[in-house]
Amino acid sequence: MHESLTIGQLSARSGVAPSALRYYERLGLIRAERTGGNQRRYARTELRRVAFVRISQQVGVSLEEIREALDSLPSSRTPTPDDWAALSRAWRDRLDEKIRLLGKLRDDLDGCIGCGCLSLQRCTLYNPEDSLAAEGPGARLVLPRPEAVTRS
Amino acid sequence: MHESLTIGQLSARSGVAPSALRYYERLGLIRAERTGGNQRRYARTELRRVAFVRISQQVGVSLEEIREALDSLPSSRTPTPDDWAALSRAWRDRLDEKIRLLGKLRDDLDGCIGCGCLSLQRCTLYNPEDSLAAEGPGARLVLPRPEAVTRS
DNA sequence: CTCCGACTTGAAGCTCACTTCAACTCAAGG
DNA sequence: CCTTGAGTTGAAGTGAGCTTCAAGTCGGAG
Repeated sequence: MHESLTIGQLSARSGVAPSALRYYERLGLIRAERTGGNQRRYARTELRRVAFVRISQQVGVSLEEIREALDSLPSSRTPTPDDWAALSRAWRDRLDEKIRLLGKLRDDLDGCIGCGCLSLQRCTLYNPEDSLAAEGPGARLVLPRPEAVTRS
Repeated sequence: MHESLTIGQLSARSGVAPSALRYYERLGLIRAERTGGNQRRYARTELRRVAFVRISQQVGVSLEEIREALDSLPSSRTPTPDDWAALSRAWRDRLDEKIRLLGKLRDDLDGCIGCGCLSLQRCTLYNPEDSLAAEGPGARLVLPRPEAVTRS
């Protein structure tokens, strides 16, 4: 029981549904051995991979990108703490950038709450860097594509 | 040309595709008058509604929730700056919370980078508030559902 | 050996936020 | 009047990230 984990056990330990774990396997995010009867058995190190996937999702990284990151782990040996730390550091930069952008949005929003504007004329939320001077009166939204929804 | 806007003009001004604007209309996020020939004509105030939608999406609010928020605007009169400010304030709290959570994730990640763990045993990323003591050795992930992907 | 819950598969379904398509009409300049 | 670009519709498609389903198999307790 402490050699390898069934999918149910990995699910319980990771908090990720079995269906999601199978999905992750199809995408190449995790791997499993098989028993004689074709059932999945997970090495305990897979727990760490699942953990990395979930954290990465919180950072806002797609499963495809997570796969690429995981692919950069050494496949010959069991990844060391340093290997994991290297991956985490890359995400940290993205996290910083994300926090920075949200902070800017908040500050801008505060400004708009103060003036009650949302005006599209002067508001920094719509006119970031004053980048759209020409083309007649009235600004254009040049916001980046919106962030997808947070499933709470 | 400055009484009302065609869908193309609203699109150019807002940076939102015409197809998306029609979609928003179906969802009840924005409204349009019609010409004799059945074409949409938008009051200039709709520009502000579109702006609110896009900002709200950045805050991580679903279109359904945005619709509910917009429904709370007075329909009898044109919303005042104060009306808009009230809506924005509600989102501000969500934004604060979101920033706080990402900040915590970053700090936790820093800790894990330091120790190279992602260990599932002691790591605060997996064991928030030390909330899962029982049920044998090994923690369970009790992270909230992951955030969806940011479309860059 | 029996039983039953946990496991297997591929295919289909789901939600969100749109986009694309086909077939058509409208509006404005020349 | 003709042409052309912009607008109209409903239906279907997209992609991410899963879940659900049906029909069947495995494996460990009794």
